[in-house]
Amino acid sequence: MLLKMKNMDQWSLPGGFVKKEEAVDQAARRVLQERTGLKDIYLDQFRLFGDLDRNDSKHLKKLIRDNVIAPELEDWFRQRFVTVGYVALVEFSRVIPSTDELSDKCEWISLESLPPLILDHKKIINEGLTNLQKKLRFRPLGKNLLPEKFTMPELRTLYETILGEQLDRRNFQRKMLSFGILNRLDEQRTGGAHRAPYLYTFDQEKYAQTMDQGFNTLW
Amino acid sequence: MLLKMKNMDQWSLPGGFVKKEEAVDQAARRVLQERTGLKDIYLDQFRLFGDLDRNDSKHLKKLIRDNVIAPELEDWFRQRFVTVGYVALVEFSRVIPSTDELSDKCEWISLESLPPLILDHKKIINEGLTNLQKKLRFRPLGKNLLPEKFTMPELRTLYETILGEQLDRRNFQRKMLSFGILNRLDEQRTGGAHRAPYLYTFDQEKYAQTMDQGFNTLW
DNA sequence: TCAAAAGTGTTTCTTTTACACCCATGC
DNA sequence: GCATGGGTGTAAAAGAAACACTTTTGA
Repeated sequence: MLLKMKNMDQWSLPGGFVKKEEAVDQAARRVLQERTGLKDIYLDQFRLFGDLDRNDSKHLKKLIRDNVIAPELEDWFRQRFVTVGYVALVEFSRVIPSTDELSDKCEWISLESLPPLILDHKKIINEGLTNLQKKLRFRPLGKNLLPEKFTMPELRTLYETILGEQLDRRNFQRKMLSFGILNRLDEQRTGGAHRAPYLYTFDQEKYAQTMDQGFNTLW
Repeated sequence: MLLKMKNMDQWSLPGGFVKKEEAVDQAARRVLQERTGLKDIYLDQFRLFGDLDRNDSKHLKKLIRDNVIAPELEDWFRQRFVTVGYVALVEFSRVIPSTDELSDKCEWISLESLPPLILDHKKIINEGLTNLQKKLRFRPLGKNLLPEKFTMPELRTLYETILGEQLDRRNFQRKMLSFGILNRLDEQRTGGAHRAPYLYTFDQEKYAQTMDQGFNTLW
């Protein structure tokens, strides 16, 4: 999800400020909920970005000139900022992006067609993605991103999207089942073209357990 | 490396503050150098700790009463703090820990016998260790922790220490060699009891390359 | 000369990868 | 009926784990 700043050709990641009396992880969760309306989402901190000059004073001037930001706030916005990067996984079709006072566009954008981004946001995206790909080797994935009942092809497509590569249908299934976090139902997903695939659910207890401990086997 | 705070029975991790005009990663590097005198050390950020109440006001009062901290600084020290955790790997025999104005002891302490620690420092240590163990699967390790020329048993002991488990001597050697980042020299380390092991050096170029890309094979 | 540690290679087991065949569904 | 995708199993390759024997060294 990216925002296009008013009067700028560059986009930015959605973010927010940490309040004085708010845990940082909690702030991330709050911002996520403000943006998406969703709770209980996979959300994972991956890095603090703390280089100097993480501030766009040219853009700030424009915003003040255009009355987007009040002039008396200029000094505050001129301060140095650090960013804590979090990855959240959201089923994008459930969330309709909405703009805020600083932005005139807010959209879901594919990683393959990223527009120009402000500051180091491109780097933040890259590190977040890499981090997620690596963590995929240690923890399960899919809750909140899939319907409660889902098919093996749906789960596989999710992994393929994040890993950015095709996975063998049969080997993927064998591996996923070996983790023991899936329950196969007696139902099938009918209505699609072609043969109806079985439906699965996550075994909630084992899923949570694995989430804590990480897969014993790697990807 | 732990510090024992004056007038307290609890120990703490060495740390410092980030200056206003200093990149966060750079601050970590500075603090490390101040503590150890060493440069070019493996240093890796693993997490920001940003919960509330990461401050010990009881201890602060004591410090002011004992004139360790000037009373006019009390308000400043009462602020909320966040901590960015970094792991550095240091050959401890090369560094003699020294105290500072807030501490009366500074020692290298084994992970197996950790004393009581302030605040969430125990959690920070645990997360740092886990993080390091996981990263070991993606990157090489040993530079700066071993002499320029080192033996396979020395390298293995290093891995065993960090992973907290015994590794098979022969399988370890085969795996390490397969990464192609080691050069075996014609010399051997003589003088020890028992058969003299061969000396190795890291292939600097391949080491750096692997550091960026991660091992293609996992641990 | 003996215990301890290092050098080297092989066998076994497990995991991963590649691949083949049959079944169901919509057009 | 046929193209497409799903269900299942098996053979081959690669990798990890277990293990045996020989060599070297200081005590």
